[in-house]
Formats: sequence, structure tokens, C-alpha cells
Amino acid sequence: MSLNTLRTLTVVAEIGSFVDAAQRLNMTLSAVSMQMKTLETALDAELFDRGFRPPQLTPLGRRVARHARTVLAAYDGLVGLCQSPDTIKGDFRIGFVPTSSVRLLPGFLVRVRARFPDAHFRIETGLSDDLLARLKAGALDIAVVTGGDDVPRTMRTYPVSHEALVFCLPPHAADWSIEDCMARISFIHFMPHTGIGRLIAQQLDRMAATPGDVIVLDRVDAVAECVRAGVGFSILPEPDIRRFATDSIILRPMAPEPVTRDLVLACVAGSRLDAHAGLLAEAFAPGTNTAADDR
Amino acid sequence: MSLNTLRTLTVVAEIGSFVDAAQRLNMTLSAVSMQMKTLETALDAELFDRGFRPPQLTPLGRRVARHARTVLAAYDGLVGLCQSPDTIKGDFRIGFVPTSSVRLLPGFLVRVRARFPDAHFRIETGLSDDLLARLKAGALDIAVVTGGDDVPRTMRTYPVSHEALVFCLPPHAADWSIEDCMARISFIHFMPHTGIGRLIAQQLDRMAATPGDVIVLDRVDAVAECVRAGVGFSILPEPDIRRFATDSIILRPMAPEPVTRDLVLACVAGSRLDAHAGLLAEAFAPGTNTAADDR
DNA sequence: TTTCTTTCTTCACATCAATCGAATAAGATT
DNA sequence: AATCTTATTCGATTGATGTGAAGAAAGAAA
Repeated sequence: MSLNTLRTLTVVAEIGSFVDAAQRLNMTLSAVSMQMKTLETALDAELFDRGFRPPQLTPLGRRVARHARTVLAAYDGLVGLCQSPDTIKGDFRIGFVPTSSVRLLPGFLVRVRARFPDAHFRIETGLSDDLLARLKAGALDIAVVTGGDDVPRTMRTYPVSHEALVFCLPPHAADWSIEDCMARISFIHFMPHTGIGRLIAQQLDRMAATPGDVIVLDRVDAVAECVRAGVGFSILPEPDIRRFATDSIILRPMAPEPVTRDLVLACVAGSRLDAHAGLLAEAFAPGTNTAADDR
Repeated sequence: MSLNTLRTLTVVAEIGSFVDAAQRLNMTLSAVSMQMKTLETALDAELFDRGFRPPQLTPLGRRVARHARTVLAAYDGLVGLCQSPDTIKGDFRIGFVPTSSVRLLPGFLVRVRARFPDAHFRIETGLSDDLLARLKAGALDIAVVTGGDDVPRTMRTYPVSHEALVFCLPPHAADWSIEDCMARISFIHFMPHTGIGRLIAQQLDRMAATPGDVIVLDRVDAVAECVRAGVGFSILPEPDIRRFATDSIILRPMAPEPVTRDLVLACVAGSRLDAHAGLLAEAFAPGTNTAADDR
């Protein structure tokens, strides 16, 4: 029996579809189907109910899939035994949330290549929820996601950057209060259904006034252009908006106290990179910045 | 990574030699060698020190081998999930101590074939210690051995038969006391270095007198002939000696209280047959005999 | 040391299993 | 029913794994 087959089972169980599982595993649909069929014959058990078109796991299939995870975790632990604690080598898959991929990825790659020449990373991007699901399914080894309550307990997290959320106001609103903005111009909500978007929504809920009109956008540069044009105001992580606005957009810290969006490196406990995630997190720190934050 | 490779590693670690491991696994030496080499490259770790001719496990190799056992145990547990609790199917390897293979094996096979037509057993014989070692190494799934202190805690045991030990005296010694026998004829010790032999030695130590002369034999029929010829007396399990002696040999129960030699079905906890060992043990009971003993 | 034996490694070759792509079949959806 | 999506099946290809013979290296014997 190959451990790959068990890994496939866990991904199928996680995703609930052979096609999507195949896509995530970089395999053909037929390969996944074959593996599951041979697994069933090898175990002499009905793992799937083929009466449904995305074949449904039988109760036994669910138990087997869960047990397969423990087998794989045991194997990952074995692999971990063989890795020296202060260097990293091998092929890994790392996920980035879109905003972090723009700013953090290049520096990360440069530092990691210098420090761990034998480690190779396949980069994938996705929203926090998506990346976390892929981590759990074993399709990613590690990922940079928005920190917060959304990260399950089974994952270890390492702080990677703390970014202040700021109000972004058009030039002509430099003297306006936030309540003025709410009343007079639109609120531009960046990606409401993502990790960062939910954080922004939280801040919005916390405020006294509510925005009259809301515009939803999914690109920072689009938000910047709209703000600059005076269409509305927004809330964004400072480093993101700074990439598009030098002086034509007014940045104002969150009141009464500053709010930060924390990006964390997440890694399932006991997985391949579990023991090395801390080292990788350091590769995000330009200089000694996060070394101090790291506690 | 294939679980077979890990299984090979555990056997090699147990046995300490590639040739012997290959023999036990029904593989070629070169296959074992290549598996270990690919394992080392896959894990990127030095598992063996090739400076010695039976390659020695490195400290890391030992830890990996131990961890491999837990991975395999987890997988065996997964297989166990899929097996219905009241029937047995598949190919298994079962070990028998020599004396049990003569008397218990045929009935066992008959009953097992009737009850579990989809289960096939490859029979191997060996002394208790040997069989227990093979069980631990995963080279056997289950084995009939002499019960007692020699069976490690990690194994589950199920009573298979209780056999009274008896004195076997030549016809002309019918009226002699055991002390008379000790003084006047030889003691014929059956297989001193085996499970049954150690049990016999225990009884010998427990007695007041010590035998003047000891003859060592490793075949029950040879013992029977020697006793019949008046060369000496012996201690044997009653069913064994009865196969060769009807009335020409005097059988006398052990005094002051009877002593039994217990044959048990041994099985490593969590292994493939762990959940079914009880069912198999029943197949040794002709009728309801051991059903009563089974507690 | 030299030689011999044992044991592992390496190589070419055969065998078997896994994967892919395309065609087919079967449940969902309209 | 017609259509769409998704899984299965099948032949061809690729890759992995085992075998057997030859070579190398360690340990034992001379």
C-alpha cells in the first residue's frame, strides 16, 4: 500500500469531489478514481457510495479517511525525525494571500534561497479560507494567511507582519471626520468576504455611524484610484495603500486605538514543516523587525 | 512512499541482516538493499552505517525504524477498521511450535477452512522464542506458542489448550517413587532450551531429589522408545506421550498438584489479526472444550 | 599479509503497477 | 427528455520494483 493513496483519500474526503481533488493533487481524474478503486479492493471495503454522482463517503469511508490522516501524520513525524533542526531541504508548497504575495513574497524568496538553498517552494495564492482548507487537506505545507479567529487550533501560527489599518480619505476630505465621510461619500469595502475584508467589516461595525453607500472592490489599486478621484473613502492596511498613494490620498490612523492586520505563517501541527515553520517565519523579517515581534 | 519499504526496514532492524531479512520477507537480497537505499535517499538520511558488513543501523536509523513500527501499526489499525468483526478473510502467516503442529494443526485447519473459507494460512513452525521474535517483527500474524512468562506484554494471548505434564516411567518402574527413579535410572529431558523444556526444568528444580544422569532428546517418539526400553524416565505433556505409549509406559500425574503446559495463541496488539484472534482461538477447541476454558 | 567466505551493492533486464487521454456511462440539472 | 457535469473504463505509455548475475567490500581464516 502506498501512502500516496491514503493522502488522496484524505483530500477526496476533505473536498468531496474526485475532479477537484484531482486538480488539487495535480493528477488526472481517472488516476484519482483508480486509486480509490484499488484502495477499496485492497481494504475489501466500500468506502464510497457510487449511487451519488460526486461519490459520497460511506460511514466506514469517513472513519477510514480519518484514520488515514493519523497514518499520514505518523509518517510525517518519521520524516521529521530525519530533518536537521536548523536547515530545510526538499520541495514544499507554500500559499500566500494575494496582498501578501505582492509585498512579502519577493523578499521571502530572496532570503529563503540564500539561507536554505536546498529548499524549493511552489507558490500558490488564494484567500485565507481557501489556503487554510488546503493546508488541512495536506495540499499545502505552509501558508501566509490573515491571522485571527479563523485559524483553527490544529494549526501553529508564527507572526509574519503587523500592518496598521488606516482610513484612506480623498484629498478634499482632509478635514472631515469619519462621520462626515460616512454621510457624504461612499465607503469602499475591499474584499468583504475574505480575512482582511472581515477585519475591515469588524472595524466598521465598531464605529458609531454606518456608511450610507458601500462600493465593493477586490483590487487595492482600484480602491486607491477611487479614493483619489473622490468617489469615497476606505479602510486598508497601510503598506498596501502606500504602494499606490504617496501624497494625494490622506491616511489617518484608526481611532480611538490603532488596529492591526496580522499576517501569520500557518502550519498544521505535526506536518512536514512543523519543526521548521519558525525558521521560515524569520525569512519574512527584513532585518530584525519581526525578531522582536516574534513573541 | 510505500508501506512495504517501512515494513522491510522494521524487519531488517529486528533481524540485523539484509540476507536474513530478505529470506524472511520472501524477497531477494538485492531487493532489500535497494529498498533501503531508496528509503535513505527519500528521507535524505543515513539509516545504516555501511562500514560494517552486516550494515549497522545508525542511531537515527534505529529511531526511524521504531517510528516506522508506529506508522505500520496505525495502518494495520486502518485495515482493522474495514474487517467485519465476525469473519476473517485474507492471507495470513501462522506459526506453530513443533509439538502443537502435530496434534493441533490438522483440526485447526479443518475447522478454520469450514468457518472462514476466505482466509488462507501459510503455516510455519519454530520454537516459541523464534515464533515470538517473528511475530514482533511482523513476519508472522499469529502463532501458537507455549504460554508463560516468556510472552511479552505487547502480545495478546488466547488459551488454546491445557495439557497436563506427567511422569513417564518404564514398565518395570511402576512401583518406584520419583526419588527411586532419580537414583536408579536416567532422566530424559525433552528439548531443554525451548518453552516446554524450560517448563519441564522448572518442575525438576521444584522436586526434592535431583536426577543422577540426564539424557537430552528432541523428539517425543525417541523419548517414548527410551522410556519403554527402560533407559530412563521423563516428563512430558500427556497428549504428546499418549500418541506413542498406550500401556507399555506408566503415566503418573505430577505431585503434589498437577502441572499444565498451556499452549496459547499469541498476537501482537493492534496487528492485523488482533481483533480476530479470539475467533481463531476457538477454532482450536474440538467442540466446547476451550469455550469453557476461554475465560 | 594473503586468501577465502560472507554479505552487500550495482547493473541490465523483465515484470508489474500507476498514470494519462479519450471514449463511455451514469447521476444531476434544466 | 435533453443536457450538463462527473465518474468509470480502456488501451498505451511511463515509471517503479523485483530478479539474477557479476562485482566490491568487510570479516574470518590461513
